[in-house]
This record gives sequence, C-alpha cells and structure tokens, in this order.
Amino acid sequence: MKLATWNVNSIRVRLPQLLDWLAAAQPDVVCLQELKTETPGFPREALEAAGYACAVNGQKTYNGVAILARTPLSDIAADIPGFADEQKRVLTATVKDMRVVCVYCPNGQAVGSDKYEYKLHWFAALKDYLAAELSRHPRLVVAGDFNVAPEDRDVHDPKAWEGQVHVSEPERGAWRALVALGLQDGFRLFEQPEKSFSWWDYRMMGFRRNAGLRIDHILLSAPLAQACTGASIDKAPRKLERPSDHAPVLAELRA
DNA sequence: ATGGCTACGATCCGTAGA
Repeated sequence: MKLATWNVNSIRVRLPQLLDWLAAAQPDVVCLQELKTETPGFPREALEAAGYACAVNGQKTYNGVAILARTPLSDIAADIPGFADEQKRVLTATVKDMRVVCVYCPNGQAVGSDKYEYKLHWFAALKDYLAAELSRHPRLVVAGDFNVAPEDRDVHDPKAWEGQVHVSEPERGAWRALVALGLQDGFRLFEQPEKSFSWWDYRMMGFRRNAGLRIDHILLSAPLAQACTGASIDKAPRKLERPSDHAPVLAELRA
C-alpha cells in the first residue's frame, strides 16, 4: 500500500504530469493540494479512467484539495467541522480500514501578518479536529502541504531562514502539537539523505541549487507507523518542463 | 538589491504562493 501527497499547483496545468506520475509511481492513495479550481472543474473523468476514485473539495483560483484512491472512498467529509473558513484546505475520507486526512495548511505570508495569525488559529483547529478523528479512527494518516519545516535539517539555509515564516517557533510548536497527538513523521522513520526537501522556489534556480524546504509531510498514527516500511521524496516530477514547485512525498505501508 | 518565477483572473497588472 503506497500513500502519497503532492501539491500540484493547479490541477488543470499539471494533469498530464499527474497522469504520467500515477502510471509510473503506482500509488494507492494520493492527497492533492492547490487544485486552484472549483469542484466541477476537477478532471474526475481522466483520473477515474486511470483507475482512481476521487473526492474533491475545490475552490476558484486558490487552495482546493482532493483524495484519489484505487479502492472506493467512503465517509467523505469536507473542511474542519465547527471551524468557519471560506478556504478549502481539508478533506477527509475512509479508504479500506484507514482514515485519510488531506490538508493544505496556510502559508502564513510573514510572521506577524494577519495571514500568520490565521495560520496559527487554523493549526489549533486542525489539532482539535485530528484529536477527535484519532479517537474514532486509530488508523489515521494526515498527508499534505503543512507549510512548516519542522527542524533546521529541513531547511537549506537555516541561518537565512531563522525566525521566518515556515520555520518560526510558533509554527514549529503547532507542528509538534500534532505530533504530540500520537502522529509520527513518516519520512523521519527512516534514514534519509542529507538536505532532503519537498519544495524549491521557482526563482533563483532554487531546484538546481537544491535551495529548498521540507514542508510536505505524511503523518502516521502509531499502528500505521508500525506498518510503514519506507518513505521518500520523488524529485523526478520537479525536473520536468513547467513543474509544480513541490515534489510528491511517499510512504509505503505493509498491507 | 527584499527582486528573481508561476498561476490565476481580470485585463496588459494585482494577488498569492513560500
């Protein structure tokens, strides 16, 4: 069972790359972020033809998340219940015996900005939601773009980034609060190459210089972490013409 | 030098991403 998350930065632009990548990587469950299209504009037919059931929570221009699975999706729930938010950032579904939460966490723009405050409030609401989900579903995966680099080793230049948005202490505290629920960073369950990142700036030849951040994550509850046999970042799609600025992140689970 | 891309939607620039 292969799980993946990928911020595609526009599903319409990236659909050909997504279809190629699904065929090559053969993931069983995929969480997608930054669809940038309303739900009716989502290319459901093409993905169903590729063998994936789809659940979609879309929005015009910004945000938007989806879950793809090779087996049926059930108990689909959009957004964070009880958290009033126009922005489509969360989608939850059950796949077999697993509860899957797809998240596109806020960017935060700059420390101290309104968007930064929104980011911290949003993370607090997410934590409460995940605590509730976890109490009902011990086999929980939370996958997506968290917009937080948890540690300095997840940052290409920690000194330059010190205190900035994505690495600030309150944001890392919000990340640790999720981990404290009993969720584990799938990627760090295994030995990994130095300077492993999941996002690189389009500007300044960020990818060529490996000037990136590791901000896309797969969090696993204890039973799933125990079943996890590997985790990786697939840099291949980032090397293509007109790529997303994010690479897919993967975790493999024993059936 | 606080920029540099990219996508979107409304126009030929502004907003947002990270």
